[in-house]
Amino acid sequence: MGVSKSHIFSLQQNELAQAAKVLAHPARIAILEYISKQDSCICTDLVDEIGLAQPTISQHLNEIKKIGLLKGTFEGKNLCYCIDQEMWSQLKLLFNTFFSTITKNCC
Amino acid sequence: MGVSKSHIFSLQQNELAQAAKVLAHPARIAILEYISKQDSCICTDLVDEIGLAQPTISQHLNEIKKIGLLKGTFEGKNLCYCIDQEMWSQLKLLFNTFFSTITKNCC
DNA sequence: ATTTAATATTGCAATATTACGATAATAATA
DNA sequence: TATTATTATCGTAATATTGCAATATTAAAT
Repeated sequence: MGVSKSHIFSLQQNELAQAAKVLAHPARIAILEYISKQDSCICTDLVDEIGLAQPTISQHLNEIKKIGLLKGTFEGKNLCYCIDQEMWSQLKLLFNTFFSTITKNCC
Repeated sequence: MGVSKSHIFSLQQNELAQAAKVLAHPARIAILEYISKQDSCICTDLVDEIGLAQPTISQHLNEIKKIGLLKGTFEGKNLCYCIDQEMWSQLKLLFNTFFSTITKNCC
């Protein structure tokens, strides 16, 4: 089949997996790091900086936008993409909680 | 084409993306949580617990193993999969560092 | 209103991922 | 050694992801 059976998992498990998926590509990591460094950016900067074609960067940006990690103006010239701090903190907490729940050992 | 151009990214960016990829499926989140709860496990428990076919669980376990997140005995009856605490801490730090580097705002 | 610069969308090809049935391999037990 | 229980591998199908060329859209500037 090839479809993830998300319905058999909890909301929390799906949310964390979905967030991880956004981070599961080095281009998107690089994009987030670059936006962070610049405080804001336009897409062409990213194309020059990262070395992927403009449509590809646009697609990656869209993946990041879809989970609400970017805010700002998204149309026309002189875009201002910024990281949504609230969502960022939420994700940080989500991952941190997950990493903290697993603490025991057996072997 | 469809191949990730990992060579244009830094080692750190690729490592984080690779780690995120392992967490980018709810079944693997569920597996890690379950192993954590049990301290140890055998694959059949996971098949019953999670509701995916045994070969599918085996594949997911293999993805987790590949980045060194599991240790223990992996052959024969009465397996003992455990989370590698050292690697776990390393990943926790990796994600935490990433989430901490991005702190500024613009809009 | 045209031009220009920047981003988005479409369409397509290549590869990766997810899932499972069938089967093989492994190791303990009878 | 044959059986049994458990996990791994193979083969295959369906879907998802990655990437880019071509094109469309958008909004500012001329």
